Amino acid sequence: MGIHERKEREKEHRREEILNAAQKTFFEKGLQSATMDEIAEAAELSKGTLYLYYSSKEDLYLAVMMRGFDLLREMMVETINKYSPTVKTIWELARTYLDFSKKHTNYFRMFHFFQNPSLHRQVSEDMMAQCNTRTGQLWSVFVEVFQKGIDEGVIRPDLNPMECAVIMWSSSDAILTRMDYEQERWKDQLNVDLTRVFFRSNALLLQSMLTEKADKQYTSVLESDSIPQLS
Amino acid sequence: MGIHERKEREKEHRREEILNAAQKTFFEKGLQSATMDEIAEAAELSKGTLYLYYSSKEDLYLAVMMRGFDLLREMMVETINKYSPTVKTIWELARTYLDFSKKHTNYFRMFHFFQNPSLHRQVSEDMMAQCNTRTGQLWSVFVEVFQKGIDEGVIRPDLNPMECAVIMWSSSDAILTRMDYEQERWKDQLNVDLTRVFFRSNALLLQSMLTEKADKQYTSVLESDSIPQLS
DNA sequence: GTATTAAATGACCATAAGTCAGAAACCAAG
DNA sequence: CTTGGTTTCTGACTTATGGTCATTTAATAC
Repeated sequence: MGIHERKEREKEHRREEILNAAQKTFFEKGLQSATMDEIAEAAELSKGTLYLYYSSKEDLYLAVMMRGFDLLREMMVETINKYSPTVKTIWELARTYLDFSKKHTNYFRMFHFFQNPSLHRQVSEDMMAQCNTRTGQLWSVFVEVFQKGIDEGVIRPDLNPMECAVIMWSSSDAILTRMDYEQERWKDQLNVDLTRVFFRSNALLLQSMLTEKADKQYTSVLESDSIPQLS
Repeated sequence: MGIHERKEREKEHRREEILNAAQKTFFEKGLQSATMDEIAEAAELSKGTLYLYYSSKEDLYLAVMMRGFDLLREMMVETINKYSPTVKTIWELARTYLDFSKKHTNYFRMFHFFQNPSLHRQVSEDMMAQCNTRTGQLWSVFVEVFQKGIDEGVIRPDLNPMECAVIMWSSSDAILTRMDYEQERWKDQLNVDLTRVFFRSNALLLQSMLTEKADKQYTSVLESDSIPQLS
């Protein structure tokens, strides 16, 4: 009597197919320009059916975006497993976010929709809760590294790991956003290389976060590792 | 023969009135929820007339937003005239942006619409150009202060003033945005005071930007000036 | 084979940005 | 004044699109 189970699987599969169609459409057109009719056509379903699986266009958008959260978290975990010591890990985590924003720009851009509640008019509470869970997981990964740094005595003990995470993340995110939309403008009109600025910003922040002991040890490494290569 | 001039004045006045009505409506409802019919009603004009003065709803939105740019620039200039030395000025400029985001939250939120091109579907080139002029003015004000700091030998000479400006501005903006939408959540759920994080972030960045000479001189001043008061 | 349940459909509705033919207001000249 | 022309304003209309729901189709159970 596996009929019920098979139906559940099929339902889940249908949900995925809709999500794939939505992703394709949103990636091509963006949230505003993509229409539910287009998504329905891409999914080879009628528009009404979409609403049996997702309660609004914005919910669908967030469902696609959550794939981005998962992907970024996986990349971050991989980075953490790959690098040591901790200061190097933090440095490489920032670079991972840079890589993510370059390789998965469409997901990266979606994140900013989530960040702005004035665009959430039709988002369901359920979807919102799921997104919050996902972002919580992402924060955890990042914060734990700072906690490790403090425990090891390389990050200043008077700093709060959560604060460190917010500071580095916010700074990185803002510069990457500018890079995404205005890289050429800044390069051509002002001769500012935003990629270089990104590393500079993280280097400045990290430098101030290190204990004196760690400062001696790592600052030169980080600077030689990245900044000059970009000049 | 001042008839032509009077008509010009009246036309400009009408433009202002429309802008006032739009501002009121956008502040109350936000870009998405505010409708052109509502704005028309607030302006005591028909919808068609609005389009004689502004070519789209989004153009109107940006026209309102530009008032915010001007206001922020005025506040920044005032801060520059009020404080010295230069390091203190930079510190107070960041605080000015904090004040602005608190007192003029509606304008502050509008800035993020401008930042995201995917929302600019109906923005006219002309309006876009005007906005770019305004942001250029804002950047100039900020960059010049860093240039002054370098000239005076308090900001590291190996840093580019434009880069410094982007770094501080991006970091501040990102944290203020988070504060705007999630202050309570971070306070209640994670016990993180984002206002404190804002000052911390700027202190860390500024500290790394200072020359050794200036570091000795100012770091303690800045920290004692602001951070502990927030604990 | 028939009844019951589940899934899918697409015509339809409501909303709202933007248009435009015509009305109203204004002005200059006779 | 009146007339004719010009400017300004209007609001019904068009178009686009997110979301709904009565109906149809398919699947399952008996």
